[in-house]
Amino acid sequence: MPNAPNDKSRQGADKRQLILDSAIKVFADKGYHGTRISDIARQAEIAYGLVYHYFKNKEDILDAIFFERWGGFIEAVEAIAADGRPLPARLLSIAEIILSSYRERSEWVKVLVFEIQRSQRFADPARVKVVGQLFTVIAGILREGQSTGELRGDLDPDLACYIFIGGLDIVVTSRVLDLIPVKGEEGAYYGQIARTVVDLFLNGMLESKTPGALGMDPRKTD
Amino acid sequence: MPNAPNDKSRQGADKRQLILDSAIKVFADKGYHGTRISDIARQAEIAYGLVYHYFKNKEDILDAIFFERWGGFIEAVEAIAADGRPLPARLLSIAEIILSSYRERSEWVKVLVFEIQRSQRFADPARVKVVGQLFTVIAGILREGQSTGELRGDLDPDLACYIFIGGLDIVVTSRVLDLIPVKGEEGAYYGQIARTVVDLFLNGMLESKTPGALGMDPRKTD
Amino acid sequence: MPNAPNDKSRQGADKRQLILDSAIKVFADKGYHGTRISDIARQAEIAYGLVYHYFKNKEDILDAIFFERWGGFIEAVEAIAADGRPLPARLLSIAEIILSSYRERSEWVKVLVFEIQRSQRFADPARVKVVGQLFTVIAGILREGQSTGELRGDLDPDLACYIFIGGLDIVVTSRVLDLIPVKGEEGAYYGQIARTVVDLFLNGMLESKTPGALGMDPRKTD
Amino acid sequence: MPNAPNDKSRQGADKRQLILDSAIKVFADKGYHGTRISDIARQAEIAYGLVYHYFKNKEDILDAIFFERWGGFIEAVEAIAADGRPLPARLLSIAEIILSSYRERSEWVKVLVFEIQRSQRFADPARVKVVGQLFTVIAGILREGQSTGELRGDLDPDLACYIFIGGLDIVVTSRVLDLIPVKGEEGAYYGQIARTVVDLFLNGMLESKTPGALGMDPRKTD
DNA sequence: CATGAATGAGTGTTCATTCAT
DNA sequence: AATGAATGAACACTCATTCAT
Repeated sequence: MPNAPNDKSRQGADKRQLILDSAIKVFADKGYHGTRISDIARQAEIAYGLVYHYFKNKEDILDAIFFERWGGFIEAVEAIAADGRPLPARLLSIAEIILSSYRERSEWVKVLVFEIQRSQRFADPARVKVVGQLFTVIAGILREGQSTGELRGDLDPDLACYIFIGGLDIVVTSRVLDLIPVKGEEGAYYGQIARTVVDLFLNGMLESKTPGALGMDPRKTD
Repeated sequence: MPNAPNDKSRQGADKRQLILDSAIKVFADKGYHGTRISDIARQAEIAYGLVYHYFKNKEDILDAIFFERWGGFIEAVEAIAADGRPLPARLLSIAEIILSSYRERSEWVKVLVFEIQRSQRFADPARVKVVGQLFTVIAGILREGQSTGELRGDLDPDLACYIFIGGLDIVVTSRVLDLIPVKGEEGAYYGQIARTVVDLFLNGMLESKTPGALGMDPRKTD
Repeated sequence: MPNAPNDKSRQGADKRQLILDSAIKVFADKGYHGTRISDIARQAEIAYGLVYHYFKNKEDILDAIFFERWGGFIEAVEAIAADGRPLPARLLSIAEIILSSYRERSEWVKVLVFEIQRSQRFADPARVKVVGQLFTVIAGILREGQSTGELRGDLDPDLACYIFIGGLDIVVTSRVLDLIPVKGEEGAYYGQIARTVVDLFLNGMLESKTPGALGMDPRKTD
Repeated sequence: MPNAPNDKSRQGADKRQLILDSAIKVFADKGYHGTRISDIARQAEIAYGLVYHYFKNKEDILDAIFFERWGGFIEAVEAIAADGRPLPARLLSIAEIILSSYRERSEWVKVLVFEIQRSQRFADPARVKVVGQLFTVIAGILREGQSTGELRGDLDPDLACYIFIGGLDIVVTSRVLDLIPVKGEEGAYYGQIARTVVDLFLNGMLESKTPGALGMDPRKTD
């Protein structure tokens, strides 16, 4: 039965995903350290020890959440970066995808934000490398804009991309923490935020500015 | 010794500070959850149980680090905000103080960044309120700039201040994670980053820009 | 093996009973506060943590000993109270069962006497209610005797039942403390004590009484 | 100043008593094991470490409560035993003094009942001997009654005295536990209980007895 | 006598991980 | 694959006792 999904193997994959989804829910709710394996098993409605058939240990679950889910996200960003549209439109799309991922998968973002990105374990080189892709993609867009003259060339694109992501990041974090109340309809509001961030960022980066407004010389640092 | 500080009362305060400093060191090194009370005691070279004379429990130590050390920082920021200098200079000073506090008290910032700000416990309303002061002060500066016409009035100052802080924040985080290699002398490099952030931010916020470069309407959202 | 008890469920119950029995032994030996969980585990020859699979915490073990073992005892007493024999015979049987339970399950009685009944925790309403059953049953017998005219009606049956139980209780306690040396064969001696208590309770100490009202010979025991 | 109490030494004795009284209060409230030295110090409004000037350790305090306070009690009982009045009157006085001591010094009795008498430590031979005095005195009265023919001679006086004390003891315990509600005025009620116990002890429960042998009216109390 | 800071051994409890079935 | 009983290392917290002042 080549067309029917192999029940057995399918079963296994499903169970694994089930555990992963359950873990995301519980991690988002209680935090990584506050979550017991038994909490995950109960949420997934499976037996205690079965978790250890699919994952080596607790940390392995967090790793899987990170590596397996981040991939899809970064692919989407890379597709946007390469879609040939004008630079502002691409940055806007990236801002929107970052913000909307919170809306659609807020629990995953919570885990990403609190338990992975913002924890010692984020310092793990493998993870740094994976997250670094996001920065690399965006810095690439900026470099491209600088080489075409669309963007001012006197700012370090690596620093600038940090600032772009940082602006979005803190907005997401603040939403997670409920620091920013949603004004109006949620989807529209996130679009508004994305436009604000990109507008602020781009106006700051546009070539037409008179440099030296601050009476200083923020030239590229290398 | 009439000029000596009251030995008894001083003693207690000193020990408490000693424990706090030691805890910051160990928390920064091993993380909150990875730190045992005995680690703190060993670092402070005091007896295990003495920690519990000065702090109710482990979490109480983290609380103390947050509340007692954040105060000094926020006061410095508020002083800058009210010093009457031109807006760009003030933002630059704030950027510098945020960045330099990492340089000078990197362990405290690490704990703040990883263990307090970036953890579930940050969701505690008392803490949110305290951290919110930083946002309030900076948003105040931005509003002031908008009312004098120095800054464009079409962006939400609350969102803008998030972006400003977010840009600095991720730079600090990246330094903590050693994602950004220091280029040149460290002090000078941080000054450079501060100027870059402020320049990018201010150019984006300056009134003289032609709005609508993105073909959208990023007006204030309420 | 269809006739064998369900291995799985049996297994759990057995372990639980094993822990309970071990706890009784160690509590009787070292007292509740002097007993470490590890002592119980060692006595039961099980792993330390397994205790916490079957009991919430240390106090929960004491609770279980009390509630689960008291039940069987009180049922036996209730059966005697309702067996239709003459009142003196029933009181004698109750006295005997109270005394013999010490002989047969002295460790349980020790724990009951020292760690449960005679401790602050005995003040717990749930426990008071359970122990109160013994008083209720005996007071019921006394009321019955008063209504048939067998017993004098001028004494409060509630108080009288306290005195009856109190007399037996202190004898048991004194045996636990080894204050009373056993005179002669142990089983016979307890029978003698039971008869003495019931005789004294029913006939009093005054000389004018006709001895032998119970149809037995409660002579001095040495 | 030979007549003035030595302030210094007086002070010391007072402080010791103060600690003892405070310990009784706290032990009665929280139990021996639940009481911290600091609780006693706080109750006495003295410094923490001062307790250790007057007592070797925590157990020493319990010992002192027992030995120093029991002495006065046993002396009172011995005085009654030897006051030459008729046997029933003496037993009644002893019953009253046992019951009234609860009324007047309920906290001490609580500690005696729960923490000293009813604990493993009561097994200490020194304590057994001291408590044994009470039994010895009462058994002596009973033997005296048997030799004068006032009391039936066929019951073991040692067992009988256990029963007498046991009856009173459980009433006191039940009052401590609030199992017996006070009916009517408290002082009068305890007198009633004392008479009931002594009457029952001397006359028994059987209907055939001539009531009023004690020259009192131990009728049901409600 | 008085103080309370300092000490550190002791122990209840949790929970990730293993394993027999 | 599935189960959940079994294991035991790890650690926060308590508190009796000591000691410097």
